[in-house]
This record gives sequence, C-alpha cells and structure tokens, in this order.
Amino acid sequence: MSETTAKRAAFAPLPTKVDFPALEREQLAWWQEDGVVQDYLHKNDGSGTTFSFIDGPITANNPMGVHHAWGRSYKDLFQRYHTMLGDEQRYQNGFDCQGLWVEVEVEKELGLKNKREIEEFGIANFVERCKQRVLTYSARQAEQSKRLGYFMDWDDSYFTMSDENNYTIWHFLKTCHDRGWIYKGHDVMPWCPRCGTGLSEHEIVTEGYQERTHLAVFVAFPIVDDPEDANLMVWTTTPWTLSVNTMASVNPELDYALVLQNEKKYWVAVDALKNAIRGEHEIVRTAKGAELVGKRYRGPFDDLPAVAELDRHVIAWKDVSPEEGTGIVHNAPGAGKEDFALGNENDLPAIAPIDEFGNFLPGFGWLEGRGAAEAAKDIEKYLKEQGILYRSEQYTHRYPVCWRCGTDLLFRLVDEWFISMDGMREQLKEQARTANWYPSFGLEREIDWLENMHDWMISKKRYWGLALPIFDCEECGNFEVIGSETELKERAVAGWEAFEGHTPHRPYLDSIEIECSSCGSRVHRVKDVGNPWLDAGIVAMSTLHYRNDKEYWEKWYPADLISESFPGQFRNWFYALLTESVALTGKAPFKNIFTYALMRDEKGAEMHKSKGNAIWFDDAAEEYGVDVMRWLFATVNPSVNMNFGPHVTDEVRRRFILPLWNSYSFFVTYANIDGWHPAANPTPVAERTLLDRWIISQLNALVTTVREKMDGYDPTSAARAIEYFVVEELSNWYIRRNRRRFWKPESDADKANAYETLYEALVTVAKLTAPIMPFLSDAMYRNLVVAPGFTPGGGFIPGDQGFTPGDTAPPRSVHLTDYPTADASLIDADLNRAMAAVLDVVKLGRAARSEANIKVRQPLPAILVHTPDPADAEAVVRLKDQITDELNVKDVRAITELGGILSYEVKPNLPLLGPKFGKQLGAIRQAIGGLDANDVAGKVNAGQDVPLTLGDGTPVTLAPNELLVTMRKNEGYAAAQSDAATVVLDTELTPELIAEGVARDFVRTIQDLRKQLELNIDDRIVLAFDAEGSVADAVATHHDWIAAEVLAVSLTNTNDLAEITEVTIAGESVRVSITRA
RNA sequence: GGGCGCGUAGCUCAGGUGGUUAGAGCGCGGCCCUGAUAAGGCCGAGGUCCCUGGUUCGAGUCCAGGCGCGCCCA
Repeated sequence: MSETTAKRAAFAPLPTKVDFPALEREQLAWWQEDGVVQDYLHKNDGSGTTFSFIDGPITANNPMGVHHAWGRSYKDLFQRYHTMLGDEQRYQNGFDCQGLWVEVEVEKELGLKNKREIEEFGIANFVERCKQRVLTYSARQAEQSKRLGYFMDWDDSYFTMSDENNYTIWHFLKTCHDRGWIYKGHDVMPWCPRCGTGLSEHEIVTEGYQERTHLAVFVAFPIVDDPEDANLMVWTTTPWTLSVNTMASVNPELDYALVLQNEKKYWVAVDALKNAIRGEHEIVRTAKGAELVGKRYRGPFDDLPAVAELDRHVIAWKDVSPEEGTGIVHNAPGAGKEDFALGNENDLPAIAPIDEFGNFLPGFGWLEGRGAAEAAKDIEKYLKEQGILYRSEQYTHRYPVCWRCGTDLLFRLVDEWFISMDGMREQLKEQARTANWYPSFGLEREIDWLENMHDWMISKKRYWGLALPIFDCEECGNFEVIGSETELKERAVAGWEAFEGHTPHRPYLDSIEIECSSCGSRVHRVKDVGNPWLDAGIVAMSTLHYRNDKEYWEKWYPADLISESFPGQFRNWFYALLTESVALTGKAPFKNIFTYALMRDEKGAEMHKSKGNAIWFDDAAEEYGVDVMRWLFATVNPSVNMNFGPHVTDEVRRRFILPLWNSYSFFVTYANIDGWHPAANPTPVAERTLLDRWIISQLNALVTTVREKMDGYDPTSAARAIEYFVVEELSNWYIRRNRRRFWKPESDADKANAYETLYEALVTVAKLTAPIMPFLSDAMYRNLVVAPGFTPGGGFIPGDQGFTPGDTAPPRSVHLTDYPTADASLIDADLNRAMAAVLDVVKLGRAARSEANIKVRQPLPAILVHTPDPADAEAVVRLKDQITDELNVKDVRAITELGGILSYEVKPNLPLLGPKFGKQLGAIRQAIGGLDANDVAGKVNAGQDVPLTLGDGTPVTLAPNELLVTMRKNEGYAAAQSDAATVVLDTELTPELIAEGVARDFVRTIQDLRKQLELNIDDRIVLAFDAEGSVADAVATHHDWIAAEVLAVSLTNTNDLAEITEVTIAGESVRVSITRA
C-alpha cells in the first residue's frame, strides 16, 4: 500500500458484544428482500448433477418446538452443502395434513366431545375446519422454518391432503388389490370409545400404556352337573367382558386345588391360592388342569338373549399362568385380542357386546346402552346379587390408552381393511438393504420390524383423511378398489355431480355410487378413511409426479437422502415409504437414510407440553439464537438423545461461536486501523512465514476432512473438525502468536502476509460453516468479501483494494458460493508435525513454569528439550522463535547429554514381543526390568542385539527394535514430560534477567491501567512514575522498550505526578500517573 | 419373552483394527497469562471403565452369561 493512499476502512466495524438474534434477524430480512433465497434455489438449475432429498412431512398441527429445529437443521445442512457443491435440487418441504391428530385439535377448538357431536356439526364443516387448521399451522411452521434459516422453496411445499397425493395412494391401493393383497378383516381391535375408532398396530406403542386402577372381580362359574358341586374361579379387570364369556381356560400341566370355604367349593390354581383366596379355607383335593378340561359351566350372563345359545366349557390353553388372577382364565373372544385367536382355534364364536362408542348393544338386557367401562360397578353389584361374586379389589396395572385423548381403550370386534404383507416381506427387506443407514444399526431395526410386521390395517373409522377408494358390495360380498379419479368418473353411476369440484375427501365422495361388477348392485364407498401413514408414505411417488411425468420422476427417484428421528419411524414413515414405493416400482425410494435420536430437557427428562419443560422454537430462537442451536445440533452425536437447554447453548456459544467471532473481530479491528484491503493477487503462500504456511496447511487439511465427513453423512465429525481448527489452531495459536505482526506500526510485506493469511482462513471458515450456521457465516462473508470491493448488488468499486475493472464480482452471499476445495500442494505434513511438537513443548514449558512457580513474566535463560524421536527436537529448535517468545526464554536447546537431568528407561516393545514370545513375555518383562538401563540404551542406540537371561536361566536375545529406550526426567529439576517430549527449564537467573522481568511487570501493570482508564488501543499517553530501587533501575534500563510497549510519548521517573495511582510492581509500591497525550 | 442401542470422573460425553501411565468439556480448588477474546492456559482433587466368567503374554476394547437404562416389537 502506498504512503499516498488514504487509509480507508474496508470492513464494517464490529461491536465487541454481539446480539446474535438481532444479527440473525437482519440477515434474514436481507436474504428475503434481496432475493438471496430465490437465487440460492436456482443457483444450480441445469447444472447436470442432482441431489434428491425427499422431505418427511411435518405434522401441520401446532407451532414447532425446538426438537423440530434439530431435525430440520440436518435437512437444511445437507441440502445447503450440496447446493454449494453445485447439485441441482428440488428444495421441497412437506406438510402432513390428514389424520386423527388434527381432528382431535379441531374437536377441542369446537368443543365437540365425540363422533355424534361431529356428525351433528356436519362432516363437511368439520373436514373444512381440519383443512383450515392445517393451512394455518403449515403457514406458521413455514415462517418458523425461515427463522431457522431453512432455505426451501416455500411456495412449492407439498401437502399430503392434496388431490395428487390422495389419488396416488388410490393407485397404490389398486395395485395392491390387483395382486390380491387387500382384504376385509374381522378382528378384535384396540378401540377408543371417545374417538370412536380403532387404533392400528402402529399406534399401540409402549407410550400408549399408562398406569390405571380398575375394579377387578373374582367370580365363580358353577360347573354344570358336577358331583362335587364345584365352581371355577376366574378373575378379570374388565367386568364388562363377562357379558360375552364364551369359555374358560386352564393350563393342563398346572396343579389346581379344590378349595372349600363357607360351604362352597372353588377350583383355583395351587400357585394362585395366596393371591386369590382370603380367609380360612380347606383344600379338599388337587388335580391337574387337564382334569377340568371339557367341564361345562354356567356363565354370569347366561340369560341374556345375545349369549343364551352358548355352550360354555373349559378348554386347555398352555399360556395360562398362575401369576395373576386364579389360574383359570375367563375368555371373551368378542372383547379381547388373544381370546379372539383362542376362540378361532377352538371353533368357538366371537360375540361383540359393544358399539363404536363402547356402549352395550341390544340383546344385552339391562346393560343395553350403558358404557362398558362405566358399567363395572353395576356389574359387580349384579354378580353379588347372583351370589357368584367371590370378592372384588382395586387393581393397578399398565393399561393401553388412546395416544391422542388418553381414554382407556376397549377391545372391540370390528371390520377393518388390511393390506397383506407376506407377499412383499422379502422384497422389502432386500430393498431396505440397498440403502445406507446412518447410524448403521438402523438397518437392523428396520429388518427386525419387517420380519415381524403384521398385515397393515389401513382403515380408520373417522372423517378427516384419505377416503379409502374401496366399494364393498353388501349384496354379494364383492369389493372393488378404484385406482384413479378418471376410473372413478367412469364407474360412477350416481352422485358424481355432488362430488365434482371437491377434493377427494368425505363427505362429498361418499355420495358416489358404482355398479358392483359382480352382481350389478349399487355400491357406496366404505365410510372409513385411511391410516395417515399411507399419506406420508406415498410422497416419494406423488411429489415426484409418478403418475403424470415419468421423466421427472426418473430424474429424482430414488432420493439420495431422507432423514428423520428414528424412534418410531422404523415402523412408521420409513416403513410406509418403503412399502408403497416398492409395491409400485420394486425399488427402494432412498439411497441414504440419516436418523437421529430424541431431544430431552437439560436434565435428561422427556419434554412435554404438560410438564412445562418443552421449549417452543420461537422462544429458543430469540433467547439463544439459531446459529448456536444449529451448531450444537451439528456437533452432537445424532444417535444419542440430546439434552437441550440454556446451559448447553451457552456453552456452545462460549466454546465456539465467541472464539470465532473474536477472531473475526480481531481481524476487522486491525485491518481497518491499517486500511488493509484484500488484494487480487496475494503473496504466494510459499513466500510467507512459517506460521502462515502452517495455518494455511491446516486449513487445507481441514477442507479435505470436512468434505470427506459431509460426503459420508457425518456432520458431527465435520463440525468438530471445524471447531478444533477455529478454537485451537486459529484462535489459540495462530492469532495469539501473530498478534504483534498486526499491531506493529509499519505496514510492510510481513504484515500484509499476516492479513492475507488470516483473511483467507476466515473466509474459508465462513464458507465451511455456511451449511451449518447460515447467519453468522454469511455476516462474516459479506463483511469480509463483499464489503471491501463490491456493492451488494454486484457492482464493482475500483479502488486501492487491488481489484481491476473487469474482475468478476464475488457472489453477494456465502450461500451462493461454492464449497471450498482443498489445495493438496499447500498441505505440509512435515510442518504440521513439527508444529505439533512445538505446541507440545510450549504446553510442557508452561506446566514446568507452573510447577516451579516461576511466572512467565520472568525471563529464563533457556529451556532444554528432549524428544524420543530426535527429528522432533530438531524441528522444535528450528522453530524456536515460536517458543522463546511464548515461554519468555532466551533460548531453546535440544538435550543431547543426560547431564543428570534425565535417565534412560528401557521398556519392552509389546506389539513386537507379544506375538513372538507369548507366555514367556512375563519373564522377559521381568528380566528387562533387571537390566542396567544405560548399558541397554547404549547397545540399542548402537544397533546391537541385547542378550537376556530369564529367571529360569533361559537365554534370550532381543533385537534393538524390540526394546524401547526412553528418557525419564529426574527429580529436582523444573521439568515436565509427556509421551512426545521432555522439557526442562534452565532457572539460573542473572541480574539482567531479573531486571527484564521487572520491566515486563511494569509494562503489564501500565497496560492494565490503560484498560481501566478505557483508553483506545492506539491512544498515546504521557507516563510518569515515582519509584526507587529495582523498579527504577529496570525501567531506566528498558526505557525505550517500555515506552514503545505502552505507547508512551514520554516516560519519566519523578515525584511530581499529575494523576496518582498506587500500584505494586515486582513487590515494590510505585506511584504512577497516566494522561492521554 | 425377542430385536436394537447404551452403561467410562460429580454432570454431559470421546475413546479405528486388543498394547505399556484411560481422555475432553462443564463444575470445584489453586496458579498463570492477557490491549481480539466478560476469553485463554497450566496444575490439582475426582475412575472397581456396570458385574461375572472366558479367549489372550496383555481386555475399557473381543466372546459368553447376567444386571441396569432407553427405543422398538411380542
């Protein structure tokens, strides 16, 4: 830079204390106003390479919590990375719209209590409100996602309620039907009487069980025509199911006792006596369960018309255990899942006692119309009146509840629709294996699910959801599946006008009638809606226009990446996506599947709205800042549950964000003071200083690592590598070591090189971090790259910054740049190793000083270094300038002589000796311990074999490389030792060194005062002090150096002081006066 | 009952292919350094690496069994 050029600040000055959320809001506004997002979305149009990401739809039912931000950060960072690699992408976000969870929220909004009230409100109105809720919250979530910095094509989000999505599911269902996989099942389903719907296997999950206390009854079933006049004693926690008791089961292997009490006799399993029988009793005899099998008995509700015809008797069931109840099980195939299976096996009928609201059906006498669960008390009373209640109790157990509304589930016999899975099972497993799963154990979990999955129940007796295109003929039992909107129109014989113009939802679709292809009857659609996982699972087909644009579909299918949280998704989205895609195409819809665990609160507890420990995204964004969260998310191990909260984000800010900001701020501060501008042609790296070359070498190594990790779907390692570089290498070493080059007054080539080097490191870090923390990275990039020479619009300001007219303007946002590429020629492995040795020595030097209690301010004559590999010690001496300054020593010397400081130590080289000598190794180690270390070291260093005699007299010869000779520091020296080096301080002080220490103490004290006086970094001062003795002498000796260090225009020892401050320097009391010059 | 994962310092977690003295961050105590950094460094206290058995010259690491926790399934 020429002297005549006016120094001009190139970079916007930075606040020392940053408001990160405010910075983020500014960035966000600029991205939107300036069209950066749009340019980003189209950066790679037609680039020739693609990266296909398919978004798992987010449920558009509530505002986002922070846990959503975790997953979305992964989605964004992978897509951003590929944008910077130049891959064309679709950037399509998805919203999950249909299903019971939306209905439940809308019911709450409207104050509706059950299905009857929904139907009174009107299905059309209700469905419309569901749609509106989805639209409301999808818009809200889109805005929140933008605040997260998530760059997506928000105008192109898909909605699972879209016509295309629904019709593509029809196509899938039709395909399944053509293969004979769709069937109507008659089964006992877990059923929510409040929601009036069954729950699928997928929904009965462990968190769907809660501790509940129910009335449990012990009931006697009198055996018919029994010479002993005995009763079977059974136990149940669901008294309502007694109404449809069909059989009683015993374990034929088990021992049963005939108990006599109060002149009544009961059969109870021997091992259940303690639990079941209360009070004095006598055991008449015992028998195996087999003896009871076949006995007929009278049930408690024999007189009810619905069950009057039953022939009740005892059957054998090997699963009966005496652990709970009485060892005799009451079975109701119409009201229990296992009972249903057992009834089928024994050819006994299943009778359904309750309707969809859990109320008793006609035919159940006095019970008719009553709620099953609510009737327990009355049933207890009835049993007592009949004289067959032995006793009752309050019983607490884990019981299944509705995962949405918390109501106790009942088990109800119903018609549901299923897809048979056996035809696809093997193919699904095979296709699952074609993908890469991160973490890899995800594949095993998915395979386990696929091996054990039952047929897929796809129906749900609700309102807001996929209208199942199944037309079930009541006349002849034939059913048909309609596969598209055109087929529907062709087949419709009535109701088309009412439907036309509406989305394929209830109730309008329900008006359509077709003609049964088998018997010609008019047939309506079944009333059921679809399982919502059908909706989410079809998106790999529907959003890629599978039905209408095969070319487009082929371009983007299968996806390169999908990503969701793994708990639950192996049986939900991953499964549905795989199943629907493979059914239609035979090919897995994804190549890579990145999964992550659950977010917990700071103490590791599950986050729940009701517990009050859930954190809303909006609050977190404004309190902690989005970049901090995103950096945290990127650095944690995705497969481990994350504990999230303010302490964790504070730590990330302290640990990484602030050191980065401070490095950046340091650069901007001094570059502006010096009027430094980035040059078009910086000094070749080879011509720069050692430290410059080193940090550039590490920077290029970092780029290589980060790309490798990101390519391997390992953002954790990528982010941790960046963090290490920024904190340890750039901030704590490179900048720390180079501060004086930036401070010095003269603007020479060396200073320019320092700026060039730090500038390149910061710009590269901004690009490397851009996918992970989009806000700060762009703020840095824009200030560092765009501000000095180019206007944000891309215009170019010629000037003294070295650019010439015609240069291409850099992109105006980091998110429009390409990802950094490593220059392998700049990676200097030898230098990296040498510097590592230097860092180790510095660390040991500090440790030795600390241990010897000698402050760094006190200069020492030398440190002595020994390393196991002499090359390292040589490198350390070669780079001694880095060390002398850092440790305040006058010299660094490699130790060649032992000189009493170090002793030899000889150890066996175990990896070599182990395999060679096996069991003899113990004896060899002992023998080595008895050798003279000096003698052995001499031989080993001379390359000679070492003879040994083992304890049993066996002679053994060891080659030099089979022994390790190391140095151990002796006691009594100021020294420190690690695996890589030994460092010894020369602590001999001369009067000159002591004076220098005092001078440094003086400087340190003045600098402190400057800071207290809030002087600017470049303010000059008039400095006067009043001291005698050693302080006076030391200051006199080092007068010029001190004056330069503290920017004093004058430095005088006088007792005539203007502003007096008392300080202590080198143990002496000194009066000081500082005034601005 | 089965599948998968986890169990290492007070807390949160790292610890390719077995190797000699098991680490980091936070927290705690002490000291040092500091005109980028309400930052950083060094020292210290703090460990039956869940238990038991096995393989091996040698196990935090491999194998088997168990215990505990989490997720999923039955």
